[in-house]
Amino acid sequence: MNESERLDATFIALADPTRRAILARLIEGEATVMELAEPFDMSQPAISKHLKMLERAGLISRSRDAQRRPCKIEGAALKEATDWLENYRKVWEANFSRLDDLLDDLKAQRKREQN
Amino acid sequence: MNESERLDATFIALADPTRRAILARLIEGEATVMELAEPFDMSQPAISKHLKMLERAGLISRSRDAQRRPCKIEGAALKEATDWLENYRKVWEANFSRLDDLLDDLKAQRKREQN
DNA sequence: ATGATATATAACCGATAAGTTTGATAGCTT
DNA sequence: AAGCTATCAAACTTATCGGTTATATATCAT
Repeated sequence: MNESERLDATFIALADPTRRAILARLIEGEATVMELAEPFDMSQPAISKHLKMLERAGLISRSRDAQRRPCKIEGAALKEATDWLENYRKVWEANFSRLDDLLDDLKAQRKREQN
Repeated sequence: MNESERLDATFIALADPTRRAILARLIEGEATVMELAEPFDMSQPAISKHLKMLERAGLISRSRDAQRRPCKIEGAALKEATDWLENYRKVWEANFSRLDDLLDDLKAQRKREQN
């Protein structure tokens, strides 16, 4: 997977409230599929599918404990998506403040012209 | 739209390379649909659909200039998504460093026991 | 070996996504 | 008014999503 595909997978994974809730739960520590499924009014296979999408995006990883497959959150994919967004937000804000500066300049100029 | 639905729409909008490229272009300033469509090997209606999804997510807005509908990027939705991610990353990092601290403690303790 | 527990896989369904082509609409130009 | 330009909307196709039920697999417990 290249960067673009990873971003695709990550944003798709984040674009569902169930998956975001699962991530929120995993922030507090590892959990098994059963534990993750418990709060939701949804079948176990549905949760397993959600976990698969989170795993594909690299947002979680799974280990093994007897029959259980405990999930834990992984920081790297989260960081990649955050960085991408942060970068855009920064450039956007920079452009905005440039616009603000421009407006300030215009105001100052008009003031000067009045005197 | 509540916060969850807005996040859904925003992440879905970000989960496509064409739409991310459109945003990248719009960071540099307003552009018409034709201008935005130009770099892509894709029909104009396809671009219009992408723009609709970006607009639904509040990531862009459109004004009017004769027949043209110039698009510009909007910061708010970008900020909401960034904040959501940033928050998660921070908690995750905090937990991680807690784990690091714990490991350090254990190491120190073992060392004490050796002496 | 038998049964219970935890999870994954397969097959299916309805809704939505992402593209197409075709045609409509709105505003400019002459 | 006639035609050009920019954009949208509708109808269609194929693929993917998000859920289901039923079934298979792996590990534990007895």
